[in-house]
Parts: sequence; structure tokens; C-alpha cells
Amino acid sequence: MHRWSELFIPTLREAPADAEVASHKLLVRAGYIRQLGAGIYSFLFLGNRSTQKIMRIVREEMDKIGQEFYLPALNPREIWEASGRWTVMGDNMFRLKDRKGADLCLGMTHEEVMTDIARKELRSYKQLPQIWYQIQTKFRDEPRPKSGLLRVRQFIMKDAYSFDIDAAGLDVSYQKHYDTYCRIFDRCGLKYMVIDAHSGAMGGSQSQEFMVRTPAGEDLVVSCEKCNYAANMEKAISKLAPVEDLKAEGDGQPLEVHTPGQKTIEDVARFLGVSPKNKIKTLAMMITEEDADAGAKTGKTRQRAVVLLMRGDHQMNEAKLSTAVGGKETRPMQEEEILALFHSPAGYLGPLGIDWAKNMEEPRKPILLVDKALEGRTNLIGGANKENYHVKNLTPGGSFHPTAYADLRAVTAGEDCPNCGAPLRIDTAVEIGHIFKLGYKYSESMNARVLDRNGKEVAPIMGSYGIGIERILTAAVEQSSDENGFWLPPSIAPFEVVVVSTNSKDEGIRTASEDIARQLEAAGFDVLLDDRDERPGVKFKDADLVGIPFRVNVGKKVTEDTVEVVRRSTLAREDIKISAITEYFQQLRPAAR
RNA sequence: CGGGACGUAGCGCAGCCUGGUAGCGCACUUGCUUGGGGUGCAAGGGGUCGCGAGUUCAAAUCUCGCCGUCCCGACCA
Repeated sequence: MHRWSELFIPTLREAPADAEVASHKLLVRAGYIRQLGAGIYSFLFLGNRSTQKIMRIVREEMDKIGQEFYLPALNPREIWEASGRWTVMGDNMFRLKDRKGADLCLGMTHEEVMTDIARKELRSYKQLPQIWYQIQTKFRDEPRPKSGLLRVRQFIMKDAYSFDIDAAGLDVSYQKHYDTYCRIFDRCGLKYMVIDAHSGAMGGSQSQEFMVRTPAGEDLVVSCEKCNYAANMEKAISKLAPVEDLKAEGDGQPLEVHTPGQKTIEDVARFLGVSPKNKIKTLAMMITEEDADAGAKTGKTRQRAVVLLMRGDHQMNEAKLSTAVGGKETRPMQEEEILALFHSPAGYLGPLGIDWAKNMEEPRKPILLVDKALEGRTNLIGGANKENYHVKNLTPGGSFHPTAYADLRAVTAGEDCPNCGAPLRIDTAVEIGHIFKLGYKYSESMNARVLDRNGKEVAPIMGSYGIGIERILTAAVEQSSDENGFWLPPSIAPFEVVVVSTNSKDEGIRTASEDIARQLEAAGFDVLLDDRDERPGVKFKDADLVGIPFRVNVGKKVTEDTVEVVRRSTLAREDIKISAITEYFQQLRPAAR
């Protein structure tokens, strides 16, 4: 039996000054974790018990669809060279040399090692599909570890990889993971949402993230309360209310108007007596791209102008822009660059009089990207590329020709859900899981090949699927805490019940506590008996702090065969007959587990 | 990497400006006390003041360098 008096559960009355977010403060105060360095944490008894339970759930569910491996965290440079990620990962990868001077690194993830096994061992389509997973420590030299366990440099991840003969097979493996992940997070008692994720620069492949709303989160998630629409800010869309276009003025051709000193959207709109919705916002950016003229793969780069047109009241999302230009890095133009292209100072920029690229493939010429919200709009007002002048009667596709239309707009809270029209909300959230159709990236770069039905050599198609073990714990704490502590779902709590002996000097109370704890344990519950010689107040405070969802207070009423059960989440208490205590918890169990 | 803050007992902090014996609360030890929300009293133990140089008769305190941690930003399949 687990007796508090014999355990090391170092609870703290005050949180360390370093701790900022609730989960960090509470996990330290509750004696779950201690910090060793920036983004490096030790797990003590309670913390380890909880993460072990999480891993058990993950294992049980993953074993239904895959096979568990255990791969090395220490990796030779070669396989990372093969995939091209030795360079790509940059300073985020921990690197070291062995005594012979050979380069090694600590694994940030295990596509390379898994694919290495696959390329050495898989020969035939008959061996596919395969789903291999492991639970392993990952190392990432984060530029800024923070928020306690949310962004760390060493953490445990369940990572899984699927190998299929074709895209249809990958769809099946992907769906299996989706279903498994839902079961895992349901069993862990988390309130989560699944969002469409930005699938990276390459695009195309499907990717979804499992997110938990919390103020401590670092990602922004757009979601609908009514239906299940949810998406990353980088992917989110919304339905816009229709806007009434202005009437054409004069002959309908672009018409210059004098707007002295009116630089901002608001100023111009007010000055001309129109809504910002009828204005064009012109954003001038630069991208760095490979210099194709210098010959392919010379590594030479050049700068290219990308001009964006947005509706006057809209904001641009940089990730969407990056996707629109094929994943290249973007930056705002500098003043000289603006003058060189527009021959006008900022504040009066517009699309007229510039020789735009006709399509994205056309090299050298500046790119004009127009946000989809402006597609089909007419008679807009934009800058004239002339100081103190704007232009009326601007119509995309008419008075000027965009290189392309693209979704560039950042969704804002309260806009309409694209599926059902209900208002959208935007929250910060933590990513606890990610499923991703990798495609052929690793099997091709690392040369994994199998023979298909026709005896033809083909690369298996891969998926990769991750779950952050500690993040499940952290998210659960964030989701269920108050200033006195937190309460975990019984399935991942270090103990399900804490039995508090309120007076260890009272023989009747002491023996009743022991009996109850023993009984519950015999019935299969994880029980912690607080048998310390402490005042009841101390024990209650600790019990509230350490994340155990149920508490049994054994007090004076033992003489009436009665104890008090307290539910930590609601602090609701009820008197229960000692003789009925096991039955009481057994009845609770289906809901509690 | 840019900006900012901090580093004094296990935790939270004061002392530093104005250089001279290192302090408070909690925790810990012992005794008594108390026993349903961090009980009270008493007596104790515990510190290379982050590290290194410099100034000075004398440095936690002033100067310089380094290290560490946190926050904002950049970054982050």
C-alpha cells in the first residue's frame, strides 16, 4: 500500500519565481517535477506515475494497430545527411562528436532511423502495410524553452510511422491513427479538437493536429462552437458578409483623386466618404528565391517583389502568404525597394502601371497576389503610385491583372463559420498530437524500395504520427486547475483516490483509514493513504494540490460507519457508509475511467 | 540572435543606492501544545551572497568579464 508518510512527495506552498504558466507552477508545487536546466525537467514519483499511466494508455491503443520498437536516441550523421535534414535542422539539433571525431546527433524525431530499417529490410509489397511505433525521448535545442513542460529541450514522444504500397493504403493507415488518437485522448480525459494543419511548404499532403485549448498555448486555433469546424490560423477560412461595391464614376476607367496627406486606409476612407471595405490595402513584400538564370542548383539567390492586395479592413497572415509563394521566406520591402518598384512613397501604393508577372512561373517580374476576398469585386479605391493621389474604379481582372488570386487573409474572431455560419472563435492551444501524410519524402531520399505486384521497384509511401506524452499531462493540468491545485482524470492521475486519515492519534480513525485504503486497493483502485502525523488542514491542502480526483476523509464519523467523499473537480462532498465505499467507487468507475 | 529583468539557506524574498558582524517568512530538527482547512510556544541546524578578476585596509554591496534562469520578440515538419 502507498503510504504518504513513506513517500517522497515534496509539495511547496509557493511556486518558484521562474514559473509563469499554471501547469508549470502547479506541477512543481505538487512535487511532480523539478527543473534541472532550461527546458530540462526531472520527473519525481507522482509525475512519473502519471506519465507512465499516459504511456500505458498510448501503448494499449497503439498495439491495436501497430508494433512497438525501441530506437536509439543517439544517431550517426549519415542517415540525417541522407534525408537532407542534417542541414535543414540547423541549430535545433543537438550535435556531438564521438572519440574518433565522428559526428553524431540526438534524435529530434525518427523518420530517418525508421526509414533506414525499412530500406534495409522491406523488399516486397507483401510485407506492407507496416505500422511501427516507439515511445522515446526526443531532443530539440529550442531557441527559447518556456512555459514549463510545454516547450522543452528533452521530452518523451510516441512516434509512429506507416509504410504502404500506395496512397490508398496510406489513407487507411492515416485513418487508423486518427481513430486511435481519438481513443487515446478520450481515455486520457482531455477536451481536444482536431484541426486541419498547415501541411508545410510542400503542400498537398494531409495533416491534422490534435489541440487542447489553454491560455498557455502557443498556437492559434480557429474553431466553431456549433459544428466541428476547426483549423489552424494558417489554414482557417471564414464566410464573409457580402459587401456592396461602389458605383463606377465617370467613364468607369481608373480615376485619379487628390487625397493630400491621406496615407492610411482609415484616413482615405474617411476623406472620400467610403468604407474601408471598398478600399484596397497594398502590401509590399520581398521573397528570396533561387536564381534560375544562374543555372539550377547553383545556390545563388535573388530578391523578387511580391505585392499583395487585401480588402482595406483585412489583415494578412504570413503563413498563408508563405504558402502562396511556394514556401519561400518573405519580408516587408524597405523604403528604397518600394520607391524603386512603385516610384511612389508608401501610403499611395497601388497595382496600376507596373508590369506584373502573368503567372507564378513567369520569372523575374514582380508578383501581384490578390486576396480572394477581392475576387469579383469592382470599383475599389487604391493608391495611385503618386504622392497625395488615390485611384477610383479599380477592378481586379479589369483595370489590372493579378498574377494569382490567393487566400492571404487572417480570419478574425466572430466571423462566420465556413460550414455552418455560426460565429468563429480564436483561442490559443497546445498541440498534443499530430498526424501527417509524409508521402515519399524519406523513402525516396533514403532509397527505400519494394517490389510491387508487377515486380516493379517502387518507394513505399509513408506517414508519421506523433504524440507528446508530457504535453498530455500538462494540457490536463491546464484544463483542470484552480489556485489551490489541479485534478487529473482518474485514468492518468498518479492515484485515483487519496484516503485522508484526519487524526492519526485516534485509533478508530487510523484503523478505519487503513481498512478503507486496503479495501479500495483490493478492488483495483490506485489508492494513496495519507497517514502522516499532520494536522487535517495540512493534509486537505496537499490533497487538493496534487491532482488526485477523489478524496476520502476519514474523521469522527467513523463511529457511525461514515466517511466523507470529496470530488476534487467540484469540491462536492457526500457522506458514504464505510461498508459501501468500494461499491460507491465501483459505480463511479465507468464514468471515471 | 535582438531587447529587458533576475541570480543572497530547500522555496519565497529583504539587505546593495550610501562598502564594515548576512537577515525575514515558510520548510527542516528537538520538546511541549493542537487535532476538520497550512495550530501555538520555545530552543536549534542550515549560506563559497552564481563564477572569476579588479578597486579598497575592508566587497553580498562599487567596476569589468563570464555563466545561468526567466520574460518580450525573432525562430519553431
